[in-house]
Amino acid sequence: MSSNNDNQPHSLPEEEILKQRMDKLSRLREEEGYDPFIVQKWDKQHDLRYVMENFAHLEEDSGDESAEIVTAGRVMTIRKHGKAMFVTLADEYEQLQLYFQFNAMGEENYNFVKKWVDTGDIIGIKGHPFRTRRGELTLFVKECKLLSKAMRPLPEKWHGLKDVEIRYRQRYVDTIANPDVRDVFRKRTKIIQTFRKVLDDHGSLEVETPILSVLAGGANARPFETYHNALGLEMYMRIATELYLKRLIVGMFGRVYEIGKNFRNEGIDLMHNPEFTAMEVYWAYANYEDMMDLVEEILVACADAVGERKVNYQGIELDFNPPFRRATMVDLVREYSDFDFDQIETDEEARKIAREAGLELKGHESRFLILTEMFEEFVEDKLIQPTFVLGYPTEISPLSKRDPENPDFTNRFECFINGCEIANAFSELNDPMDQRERFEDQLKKRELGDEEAHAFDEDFINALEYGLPPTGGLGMGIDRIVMFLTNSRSIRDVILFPAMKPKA
RNA sequence: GAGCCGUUAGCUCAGUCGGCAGAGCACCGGACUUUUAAUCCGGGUGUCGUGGGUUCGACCCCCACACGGCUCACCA
Repeated sequence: MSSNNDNQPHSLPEEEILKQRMDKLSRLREEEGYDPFIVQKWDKQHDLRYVMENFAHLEEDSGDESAEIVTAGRVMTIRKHGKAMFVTLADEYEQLQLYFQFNAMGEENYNFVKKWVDTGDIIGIKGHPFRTRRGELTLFVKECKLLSKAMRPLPEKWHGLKDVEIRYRQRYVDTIANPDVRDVFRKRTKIIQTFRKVLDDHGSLEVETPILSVLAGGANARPFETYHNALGLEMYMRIATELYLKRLIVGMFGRVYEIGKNFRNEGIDLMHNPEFTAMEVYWAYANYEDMMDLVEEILVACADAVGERKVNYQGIELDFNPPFRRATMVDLVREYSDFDFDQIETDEEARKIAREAGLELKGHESRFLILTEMFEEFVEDKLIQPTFVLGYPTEISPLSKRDPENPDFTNRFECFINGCEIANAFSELNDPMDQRERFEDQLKKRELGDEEAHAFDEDFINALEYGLPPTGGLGMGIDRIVMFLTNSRSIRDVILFPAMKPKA
């Protein structure tokens, strides 16, 4: 109480609960000579899914005493009835009711469970399945061993755990309380496995390239900075795997891919986490059109792997059935804004139109940059169904091969779903002289204050000078694809431990 | 980085005009041999996010800060 003025530190209620459970543990050790934290192993022979699936046929008020089930899990709820008890046991995939009976399991074991087992505890069980009068498949327990003890209480059994702050910070509590969350992450794994399977089946070699390097290239983004003590070196966390993977194509690997984390020092919102998982793949002798086919193949395979090709995403139906729509940026801008960039010849003209359209300009924008901004302003968020956007200006595509028909544009596409970019691909620029000019152009942008302009990578040009075959390359954001295929509103719902500020 | 909203028991949430801080579940003690949000009897476990201010008196009003959420900005 606040009137308590002694110098003893006030014991918080949470500490009370811990102390209470600690006292109980001490009494367990003293009175029973049993320490649940010393148990090494339990020969779990059946999971609860096995029991659910194999004894579904049992009729009410009957059991299969010949079936010896040895299982284990976490105690979720306990209903005590004196000389009988019902417990809801949960394991990774299922929940199953347990029935403890004084007569059946013997006084000693029964009283031990009744006295010492709490919700949250981990127990090992031997018994046989039966179905209760009320129709619930249940395990009739012959033997129960306390395998580990919970010192903290479980979240409330009816409302579960909703507080997103606790859910993200203490994901282990979230996945105890909300089994559906476990399922989202199983699907995430399934999707990544599907990526690997499709890419492997196409003869691509999975490789690993550096996360730490002295130069973070391959994308427009601000990197995280770090420091190597022994080398006395400023280093960066990678923002893309692109330049290393293309070096490998130069080095005569025909098809390579990497799935891993990229790190970008930017804001956090529903679609962005500072570290995110990307897949990049490069195929020698292929072009960006092959990459479009590959995107379709991967997405369809992922959709099939975790459900249907038509998925409900936050009330919108997304249809992953190929072929996806293909349209150029110029066409889409014309479609959604009535501005026709095929008819615009000069930068001045483009700026005039942009101002009429309500865009804020600095005054030096090229017509290509304005096209891009008009696309972002008027088109992007309207591309709900999977759509390939082609015809990206060369100016904003410093690593893409030019379109031979129109060198101001590149053989590049991005794929959008629900207004959100999930893939970026192009025929890779392999002309080292052109690449040098593109990097120099980026350097100018950087000098003009664009902190996200590409870094100049001399060694990458050196690699190109050895000869890069015509190559198709593709990058895909895996977190976002997982979001769409698991109906998750926030990227944090598909990342086990999303970035959070320290609480205290 | 900006704006808006939120923060009350382990969990889910009420709360008042500024006048002793509430419920359900969980938890603790007891009863109960087919319950399932078990039931019955008894127990409230709290620095009302943190720090200031106003006031006789603050969970409530004011200011600052922290963390979270949403909307922007930046981006994939």
